[in-house]
Amino acid sequence: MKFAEKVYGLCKKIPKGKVSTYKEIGKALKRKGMVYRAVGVALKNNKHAPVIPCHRVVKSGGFIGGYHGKTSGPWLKKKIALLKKEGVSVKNSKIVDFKKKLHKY
DNA sequence: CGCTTGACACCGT
DNA sequence: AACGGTGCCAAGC
Repeated sequence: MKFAEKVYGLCKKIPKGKVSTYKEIGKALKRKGMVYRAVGVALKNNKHAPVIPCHRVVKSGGFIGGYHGKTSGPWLKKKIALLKKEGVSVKNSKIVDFKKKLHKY
């Protein structure tokens, strides 16, 4: 089980209508330092695209993030739409009421 | 085996 | 308040 695999597992554990941050995932992995770096690498390698709800993982503060900080991606719009459908409001590439929607492990 | 990169976060200017 | 620079972990070449 690689680090990335664990990350995928945690992503799946995020309940519908909730979101999480790279930081939280890092804490959940019991790693001390800035693991969110590696988390990003893991998610980008996400080959289980529809299976892993990586769109529920956002940056700190509730910003969606995305490709190299580019919050305007073709796939991103879909993810946002999906999030909205799940009950997570997104405005200007940012989660509305992020604090309430944040899922902690 | 060592160097470079990557979907980030935090502090300083 | 916004932008830029720095730090860290893991994986790939």
